[in-house]
Amino acid sequence: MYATVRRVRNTLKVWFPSSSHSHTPRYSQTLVSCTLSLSSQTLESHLSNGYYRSFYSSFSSSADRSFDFLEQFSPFSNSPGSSKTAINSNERRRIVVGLVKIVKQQKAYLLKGFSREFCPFFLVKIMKLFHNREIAFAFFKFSFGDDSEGTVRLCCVAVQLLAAEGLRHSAQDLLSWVVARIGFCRSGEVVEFMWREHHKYESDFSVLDSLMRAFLTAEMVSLAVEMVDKMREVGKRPSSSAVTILFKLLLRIGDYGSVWKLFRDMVRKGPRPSTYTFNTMILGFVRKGYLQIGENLFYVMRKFRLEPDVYSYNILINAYCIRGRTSDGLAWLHLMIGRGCNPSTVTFNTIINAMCKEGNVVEARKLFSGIQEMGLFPNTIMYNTLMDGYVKARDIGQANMLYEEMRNNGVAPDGITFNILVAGHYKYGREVDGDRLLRDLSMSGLLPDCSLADISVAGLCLAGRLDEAMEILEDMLEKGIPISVIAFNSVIAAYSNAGLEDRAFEVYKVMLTFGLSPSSSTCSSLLMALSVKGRLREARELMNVMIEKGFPVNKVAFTVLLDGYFRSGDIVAGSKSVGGDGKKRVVF
DNA sequence: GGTTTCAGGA
Repeated sequence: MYATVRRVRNTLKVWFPSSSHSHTPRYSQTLVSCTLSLSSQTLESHLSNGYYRSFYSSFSSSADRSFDFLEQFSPFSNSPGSSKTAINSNERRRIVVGLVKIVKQQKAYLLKGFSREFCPFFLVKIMKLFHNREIAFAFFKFSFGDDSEGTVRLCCVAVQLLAAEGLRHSAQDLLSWVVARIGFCRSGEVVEFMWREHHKYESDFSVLDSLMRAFLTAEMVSLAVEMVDKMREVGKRPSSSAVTILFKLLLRIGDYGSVWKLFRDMVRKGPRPSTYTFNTMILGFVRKGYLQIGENLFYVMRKFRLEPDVYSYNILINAYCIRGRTSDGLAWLHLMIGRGCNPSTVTFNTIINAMCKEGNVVEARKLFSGIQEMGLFPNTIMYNTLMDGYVKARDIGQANMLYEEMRNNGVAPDGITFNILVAGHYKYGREVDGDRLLRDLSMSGLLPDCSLADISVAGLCLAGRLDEAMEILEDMLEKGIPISVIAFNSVIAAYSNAGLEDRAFEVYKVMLTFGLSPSSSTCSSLLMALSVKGRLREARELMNVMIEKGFPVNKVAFTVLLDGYFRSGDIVAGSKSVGGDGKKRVVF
């Protein structure tokens, strides 16, 4: 029922369900005999097609058996942990490419040493050899085993070694990750260990700053505040940027007492609040609905001899616009121009978007036409915004003209442009125009391949032409062109809605095979279809898989499954699945 | 100086 992958002699073959009855596989890929002399280009192309398994199997069966270590990086032998810590297929690919380079540099002994035990010294050496912070970090995440006290300590040592080598960012990555992984309760261990050992490697400020940033990324706000206190204790000043992040978090959780205390301490003991600090605070208060406080802070800035910048104005203008006070937003726009602060495309688009939402397309168009006087040119987003405004106002003619204008001005349309227009044509216009547009765009070569896949697939689904959509999807897969989760979502949702849950399930499987994480909307639509057909066991299994892999599962998905249980009369199973996993809960 | 905004489609 699902896509099957089989290895036949030296070829990897893939059968898709629609063709399983035939003897001809849909895809086949000849396995390269992968030796170390393999050119990295061949390797890259092979890996980018997603045929990791063939790479690994040939790699380990090649003459040199000592590279079994790489096996461990196969996506098939390793189930991803929680979504926060898992690495994606692209990172995996880059790790492997990096490792092969290391082997070529005759540094394989490092890998061998490291594969036997988790050794901070080897880890740091290998991380350095990647010459890339991102990939080095991905490598660390992947090689990290258990979170026993011993391992955590070894990680702390690695953090200190990295810091001593001047790789502050990598050190920070590791520390933040370890703290997030072991959680709030055990973080004390790390603080204590790092503080006790730090003199050999780094300064008081540096170690406390790293810890503070680690707690900030892990959103352990109280511990971050403790680090600030500790810094004051030993006579150091927290860094301005770290304090800004702390403000952001404190405001988000609504701990205004701590916000003002922190602010007072800054004024008294430094560091002096900057424009960044103020903008963050204004945004924080405004998001919580305290518009007046935000505005007051805006005025206070000048007492600190700081001039509000385009960010400050944009934050306030947006605050007014999303509350339906577009005219106030406009007034602020005039104020900023009067004070010599140049509005940006963001400023204008915020207001144009607000006007479109109100249905005031005429005013939006006026503003849109006027921005050129300010030396600004509309970008893709701005065209899309206005175009969507026209479509929502059911004025397909204007939307089309805007599209022409966009192309004449050399602004590249993207997948969203296409979605807006096709959706518009099918809802309010003529179907033939939608078809024409689809052809037009797919022929033009105007768009990069990846977004082309997106729009074609999504567009065809919208038009209800599922088989054609699936054809394009398969074509893209075959050519190794990356496809976004959105395109998969469209197909899965379309099949599910059409009651073809088997086909939806197939596509879901294919999606997993290619290393994409389904989003909550993917699983909701699929779960919905399965539940409606009464296939509750499969639905429940699907959900378990999602939870286990750390993919987001939303409330809708739970509700749908519960509904299925209750309709089938299985109240017991239904009540068990409410909060049964201890994490998710559905509230009616 | 690693910190701040914001807008568009399923």
